Amino acid sequence: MDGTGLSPKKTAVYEAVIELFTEGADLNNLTVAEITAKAGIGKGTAYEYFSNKEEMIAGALFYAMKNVCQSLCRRFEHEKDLCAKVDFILMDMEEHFANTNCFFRALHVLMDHSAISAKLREMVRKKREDEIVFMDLVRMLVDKEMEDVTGLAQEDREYLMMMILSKIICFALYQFGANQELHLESSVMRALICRNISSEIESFKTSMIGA
Amino acid sequence: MDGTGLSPKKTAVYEAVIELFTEGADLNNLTVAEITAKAGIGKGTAYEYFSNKEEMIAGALFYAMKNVCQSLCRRFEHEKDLCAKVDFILMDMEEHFANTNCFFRALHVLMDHSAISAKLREMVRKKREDEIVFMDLVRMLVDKEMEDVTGLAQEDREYLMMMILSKIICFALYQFGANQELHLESSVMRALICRNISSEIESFKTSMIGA
Amino acid sequence: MDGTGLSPKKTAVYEAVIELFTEGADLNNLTVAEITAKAGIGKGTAYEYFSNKEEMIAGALFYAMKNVCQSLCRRFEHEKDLCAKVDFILMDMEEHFANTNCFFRALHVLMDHSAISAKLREMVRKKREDEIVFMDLVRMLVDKEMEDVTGLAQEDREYLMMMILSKIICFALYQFGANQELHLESSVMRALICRNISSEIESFKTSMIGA
Amino acid sequence: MDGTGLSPKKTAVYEAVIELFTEGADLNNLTVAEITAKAGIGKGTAYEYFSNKEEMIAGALFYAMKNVCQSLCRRFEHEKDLCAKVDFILMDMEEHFANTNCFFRALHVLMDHSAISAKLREMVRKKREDEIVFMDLVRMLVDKEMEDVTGLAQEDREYLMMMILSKIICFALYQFGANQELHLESSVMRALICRNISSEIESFKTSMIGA
DNA sequence: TATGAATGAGAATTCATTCAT
DNA sequence: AATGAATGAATTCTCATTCAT
Repeated sequence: MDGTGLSPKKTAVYEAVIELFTEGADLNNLTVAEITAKAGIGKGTAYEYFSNKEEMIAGALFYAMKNVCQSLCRRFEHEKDLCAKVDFILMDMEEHFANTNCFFRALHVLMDHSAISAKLREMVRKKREDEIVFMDLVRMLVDKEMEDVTGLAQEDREYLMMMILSKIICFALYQFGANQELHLESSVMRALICRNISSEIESFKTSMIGA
Repeated sequence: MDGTGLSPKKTAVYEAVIELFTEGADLNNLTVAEITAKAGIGKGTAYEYFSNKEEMIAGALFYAMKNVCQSLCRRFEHEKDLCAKVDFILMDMEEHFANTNCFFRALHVLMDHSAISAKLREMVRKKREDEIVFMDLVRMLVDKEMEDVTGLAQEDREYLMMMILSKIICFALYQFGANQELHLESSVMRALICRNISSEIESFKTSMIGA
Repeated sequence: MDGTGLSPKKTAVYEAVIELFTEGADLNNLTVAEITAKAGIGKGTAYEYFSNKEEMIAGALFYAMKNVCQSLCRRFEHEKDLCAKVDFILMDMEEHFANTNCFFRALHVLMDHSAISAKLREMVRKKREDEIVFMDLVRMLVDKEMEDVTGLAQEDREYLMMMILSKIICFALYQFGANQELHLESSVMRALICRNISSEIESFKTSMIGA
Repeated sequence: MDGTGLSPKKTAVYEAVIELFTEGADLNNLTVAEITAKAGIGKGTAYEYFSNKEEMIAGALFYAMKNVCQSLCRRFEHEKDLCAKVDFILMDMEEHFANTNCFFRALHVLMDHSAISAKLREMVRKKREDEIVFMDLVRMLVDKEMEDVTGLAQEDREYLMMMILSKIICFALYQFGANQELHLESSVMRALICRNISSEIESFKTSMIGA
């Protein structure tokens, strides 16, 4: 999955960026010098593969998000239902801070007004069909869960996606400790979220049958 | 509420920053020159009131967030229940893009690793009791809704706060068009979110009685 | 001697500058804000009495040098000979670090290429007859010592002045610890310098008689 | 002696600084822009070789002082005695105003309270054994002259160093015309100084035999 | 292809001086 | 007369990008 045709230099740059921001660097203040030093290549070399700094960083975010999502996608396939799958995602986020980080940074950057942001949005827009980003993951979750429900409106599908997305953001927010005022334990939080999704889905299905 | 003893120059800087990012500027690439030009004061003057650029920007975010929250807080008081209040908040966000912007930017910055972020977090930590920031607003919503529920654990309270927060973020995400893949109409989205919150609160209350 | 017609504001500025550089401030990096704050007056006020910063600092140096020299001049009058007088000066420098400081700083600045330097040199050039600066002190020492030597050429007089001056600079250098490589004790140093001056004067007188 | 492993850019900066202050610039008001313009390199380039302005200027002073001292040291070796050597130094100072300038500026800066001063002092403290600065030159003069005098106390050695240093300062003072009141001719001055040092040494040696 | 030395545009910050009160 | 808020020119330093090797 690394050998997707990426030149080793490009991968080195991507991994350097990811390492740097996993170490806590601020994406908006990353320098090309830092990146290439970490990547172990010359500054000029980076410019052979990227046309500017934004491309390096946005590319790295895209690369990371893709990798995390693809890996998750493969690994949660055997989980029995949506609830278990979400729990799997949350546990993964809990175990691999770097993953939360990547996922979250990407989301974060997606709504910046920075040059990096514009680039990343463009990359998501132009991505190949088989490149899975976060929203694809969530869509797959919903589609799988609802595969035998007939007559699911596009509207409903999107509502469910949003619902799940909001839960995951909720957990990420919690993990980031951005709100240090909260005292919930991680496992409790996870349980609450999963229980909640279940009941939501249940009530949704019931309401559909009723309709 | 603007006359909180703020010097006019300070306010001018704050408002310049807010205007700039409402216009779509990237907070991390704002220059002091831009800010003071917009504020109509000399570059040096800004440094009479702030000790560095970060203080100007973080201060502006804090000021805006405080203002938006205080105003919201006062205005949704008469709304009958939590659901109506959230709807009120979402409508406000819909009508005043600047509000979404401010609120969202602040949240966004809160989880950066930038210098501005650190400063803003510090400001939130050190704020006066009567300065309402976003989490206070959400806490008030929950406390009001749950005031006649006895035996609400701190844990549960926090969970509910997180739940509501995540929905609002969802709406903001949607507004920002970060998920251009979604086609829901704004009013539908709002309705869905409110319905969802209601049902969660309901099921929460039920589960408490059962317990 | 302070009531030489100096306005109290002017004196306040002078004394503030002297205090500041006695505390170790770098003359070339003194700011008007610092000076007026120390002087206890408004920044604008300083500009009522001085036309620019250089005038304040050069003025302060001139004022200090004049005061130290006048005081020394009065006090060493009763010392029996040149040697005793020089010893008196050196002891004064040893006891009052501020004096060494002032005297030295002034000399130091005299050979700068800074704006302050130009101003101070101008002040020395234009000074009133009764204002004693360092070279006057030294000249008086030489003239007194040589008063009963007939036929002392201007040339010789100047040589002697230079000779004495260089010894005093040597002592100041030593005091400043600029030559931390030297381990002589202060009193020893003083004695050596005086002995040295005596012998020079002696040999000078002898050579004159011989001539 | 320029090929001491110094990169050409570094040397260019050093030489630019020296040229600038030989032309009369004030060391404390030299700007990086001026220096790099004179050196014929880009502003940014200077920062590839120095970490700040102080390092450039202090480095230049140290470089100049070292070069002047090393060259003098080599050239006066064949002079027969201390007196001739000092005369050689003085003549060199007379002929090459730049040399006097460098030497004097360095001494001058050594007793500043500026950042440059601190840096230069540090450089002198940390210098390699084979880097000769001014005090080393003077020490060598004394040691050579006194090599066959047994029982020379450290105290005496230092006294002699001070004595010689004071004469040289005397000549520099004279040269700088800081005291434009002096009318002595240069050659006369030099003669006086040398004669004086001779007699001083003579009387010193005599006193030692007597002791 | 890979490099990193060189660059200069651009940003933050300081501070002498002015001037309205 | 005294003030200090306001200013912007000037300065240091950074860093994306280029290009000769």
